[in-house]
Amino acid sequence: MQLATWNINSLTVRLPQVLDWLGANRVDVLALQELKLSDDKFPAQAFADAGYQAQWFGQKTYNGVALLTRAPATAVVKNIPGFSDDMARVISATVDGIRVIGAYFPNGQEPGSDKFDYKMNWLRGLRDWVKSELEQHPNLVLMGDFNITFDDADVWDPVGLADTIHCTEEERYHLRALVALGLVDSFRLFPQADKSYSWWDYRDFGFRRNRGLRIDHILVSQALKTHCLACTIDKSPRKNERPSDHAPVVLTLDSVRR
DNA sequence: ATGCCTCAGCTCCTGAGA
Repeated sequence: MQLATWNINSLTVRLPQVLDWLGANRVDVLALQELKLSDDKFPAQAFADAGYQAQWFGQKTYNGVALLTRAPATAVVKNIPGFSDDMARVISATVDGIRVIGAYFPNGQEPGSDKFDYKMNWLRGLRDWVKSELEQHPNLVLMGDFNITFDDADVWDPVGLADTIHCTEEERYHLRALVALGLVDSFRLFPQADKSYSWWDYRDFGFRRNRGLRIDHILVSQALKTHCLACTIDKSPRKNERPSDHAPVVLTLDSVRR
């Protein structure tokens, strides 16, 4: 079984690339972030033709998330229950006996800004909810664009970017607190190349120079940890003419007993 | 240097992303 997450920075622009990628990578679940379209514009039929059912939570211009699945997705929940939010950032469902949460974490802009405060509040709301979700669903995956690096190994220039957005101690504290609920960063369960990143700035040839950050993550519950076989970042979509600034992250699991 | 790309939108500039 394979699960993947990909911030595609506009589904309108990237739909052909997503369909190509799904054709080559028949993952069981793909979580998408930054659809940047309203619900009525979601291309459900195109995914159905490709063999994928879709659950989506769109928003005009910004945000928007979806779960594409080969098997039916049940008990679909949008955003964080108990946390009031006017942005479409989270969609969760049960697929093949696994509770899957796909999330687009707030960017936060600048430490100290209103948007940074919103990010911190959102992280607290997420953690309170994920704690109760874990109690109900031992088999749980939380994946998406976290907009937070774990540590300096996730940062191309840890000195120059120290204490800047995605790299602040306050953000990393929240990420560790999330993990402390009983989750594990599946990427680091396996040997990885140095300077492995999931996002590169469009500007200044960021990808060509590998000036990137690892901010897209797949966290798995303790019950799933022993089922993990591999976790990789797939840079192949970067070969497209107009790639997303994020690359998909893919987790391979062996069969999970329900 | 409050920018370098990219995308959306009441579109020919601005806000946001990260």
